[in-house]
Amino acid sequence: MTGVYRHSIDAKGRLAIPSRIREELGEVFYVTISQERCLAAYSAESWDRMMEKIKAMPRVKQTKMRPLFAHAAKCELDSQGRILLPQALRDFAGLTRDVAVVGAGECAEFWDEAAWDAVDVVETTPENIAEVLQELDF
Amino acid sequence: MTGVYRHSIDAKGRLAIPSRIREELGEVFYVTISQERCLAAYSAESWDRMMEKIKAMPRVKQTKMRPLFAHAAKCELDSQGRILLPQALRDFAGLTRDVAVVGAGECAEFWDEAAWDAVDVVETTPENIAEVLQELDF
DNA sequence: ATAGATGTGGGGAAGAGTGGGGAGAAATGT
DNA sequence: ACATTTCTCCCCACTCTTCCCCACATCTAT
Repeated sequence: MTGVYRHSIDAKGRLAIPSRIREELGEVFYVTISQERCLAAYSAESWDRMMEKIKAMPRVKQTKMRPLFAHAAKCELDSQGRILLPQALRDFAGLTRDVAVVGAGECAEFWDEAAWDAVDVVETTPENIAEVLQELDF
Repeated sequence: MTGVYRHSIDAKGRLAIPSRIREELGEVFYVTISQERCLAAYSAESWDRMMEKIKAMPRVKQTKMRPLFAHAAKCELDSQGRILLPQALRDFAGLTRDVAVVGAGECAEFWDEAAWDAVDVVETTPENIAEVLQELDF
């Protein structure tokens, strides 16, 4: 999943998913919290793989995974290609109106637009890109 | 099973099961005590799998599993999608009125709302989430 | 310019959560 | 055994949320 798409949440709490992202996420997908102040959306297949991995863990570790599930939502696209984002998730990521939907490889991230711009400016410097490419060694 | 749903037990001791959770638990499911101060609800299929696992154990271990059964209740949804939670179970988890129904992957957990908030604040910190995601390595 | 796809907004029907009345079953006391 | 109380569960009613549908603006590609 690639690209940055600037969309807005309407008065009913609905967020339109960019069609390019929609193609990869599918009709039903999962949105959960991320380690940063944003949300992460995983396709159903991707989510199921995650589940399998967790089921294979010992009980104690499974319990530790709870926040991931507790703060996740199974989202289904409405007929206009939008999802209804639960209030709790919107609050977590500080999403009010303007949202940046960011392709992040395996998942898509939902950022508050201003927060995304701040992150983007910092991490998209020539030096950083150079470092990334070097690390990749491709 | 995902998400947190805040519901309340009415004067008759009935608890409405969130529809998203209902879809996964089915019409009839099992509620038992958990290792924490909360209850855990398993779908019939999930419960049966647990049973199979226990049957395969040596007799002595089976006996150790007794508390799990002794404090379990087979719950059926009424026509409004609610269950009647036995008093003993409510007491165990300290459920009075406000309940948080928490999706925890394989099962759903029933917490006293205040107790859940306390747990949630502690385990949903950036450091903790980062640790979880790292452990998951996804 | 025109057609098709995409993003945004709002009306209205359907569903979900809550509360209460009341019939029937189960437990209790006489 | 009978009457009384308690418990369980069905139905109905109300509110609020969710979701389906239609309309319109914008953009892209032909």
